Amino acid sequence: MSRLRSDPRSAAQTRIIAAALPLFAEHGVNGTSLQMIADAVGVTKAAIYHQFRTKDEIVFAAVEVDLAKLESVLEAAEAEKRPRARELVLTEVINLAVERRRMVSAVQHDPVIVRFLAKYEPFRQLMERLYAVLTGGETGADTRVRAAMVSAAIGGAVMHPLVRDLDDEALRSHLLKLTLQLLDASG
Amino acid sequence: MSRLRSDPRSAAQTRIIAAALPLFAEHGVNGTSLQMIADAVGVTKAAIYHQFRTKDEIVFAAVEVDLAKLESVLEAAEAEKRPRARELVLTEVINLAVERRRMVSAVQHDPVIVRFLAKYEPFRQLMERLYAVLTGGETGADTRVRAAMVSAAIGGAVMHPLVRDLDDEALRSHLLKLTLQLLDASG
DNA sequence: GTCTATATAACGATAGAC
DNA sequence: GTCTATCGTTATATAGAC
Repeated sequence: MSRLRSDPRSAAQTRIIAAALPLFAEHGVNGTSLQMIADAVGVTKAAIYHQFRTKDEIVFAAVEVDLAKLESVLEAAEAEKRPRARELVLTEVINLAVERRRMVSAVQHDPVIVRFLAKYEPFRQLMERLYAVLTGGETGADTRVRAAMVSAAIGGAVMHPLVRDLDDEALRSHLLKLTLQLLDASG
Repeated sequence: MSRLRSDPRSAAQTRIIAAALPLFAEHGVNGTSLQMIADAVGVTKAAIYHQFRTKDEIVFAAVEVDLAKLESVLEAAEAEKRPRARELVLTEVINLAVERRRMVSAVQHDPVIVRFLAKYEPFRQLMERLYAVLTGGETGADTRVRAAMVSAAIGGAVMHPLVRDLDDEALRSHLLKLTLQLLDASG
């Protein structure tokens, strides 16, 4: 099984990634120039290029940080028995999504990032594993639509205007209850 | 109440919009150059600028086409009684989303379009009306999370990899059943 | 309505000094 | 590790002929 990078980035690289992700979320990857990232970090473009050879590498590194967390969650869940695994993944994925409310949408929907997710094999495998846990291995149309809805609803709901005033704890508990209900209720 | 444009665009403008929207959906607005739009239409950039003064005007016109359909749906629904209104909106919004599978995601998530939705008053009002019908006027946290999930789930599920092989009719019926269930089930 | 040609600005990326 | 300066390319947008 292919795994994501586990050795940590340098402090300089980590600062760049931390500055870039919120910009990607607000303006999109294509709407975020290296000048904007450099300004946010407080250095010049050349200093950024000393840490990353291309803009794509910054995008890749930023996505990798969040997907590494997802990988940890999946590993923990896959060690559990069937019904418990799904509940564990749901709980932790919701925690992740709520905690990073502003960022999830970019990772899930930005065209540049979507391309990365589709082309780079370790990312693809990670998504496959997530879907496998969500569907519980079932392949029927009903089950797949439920899983697709849950997957979209979590990422989309956390930054929805309708829930902007909810604190993290309230959002977390409502989301968990409703996603479980959506997955389990008999149709 | 502010309304969207009702007079039709010229044939030339309509062709440009039809060519632009799929490009916006695949590459994002910022990832779609006027050269790409011109190539898709089969003319030069200058010909495009003869129809629209700026790129923003093309984006605006493209979004307006889809939101005008949403407005029609909302008008029909608002003329109905309470419980029926929500079911009607859900049915028609799902039809719209499934029918334009590839396009919805851009309209819902592209940063440039999101800015338009937030800044231009008639668009904002339209979204408010949609949310009002989905929540049925209730303002509790549970109701708002449900509505946010439904709103995100419909747009996100229609182009989810898990349901790529489902035909429109199957996707439609599953989505309708499950969204109604998500909104109505007692928690 | 469409073309060729071009102005102007910003982009990603590199060279070389400190 | 950060800077100034710059290269080559592409972006939005315009001018003016047909």
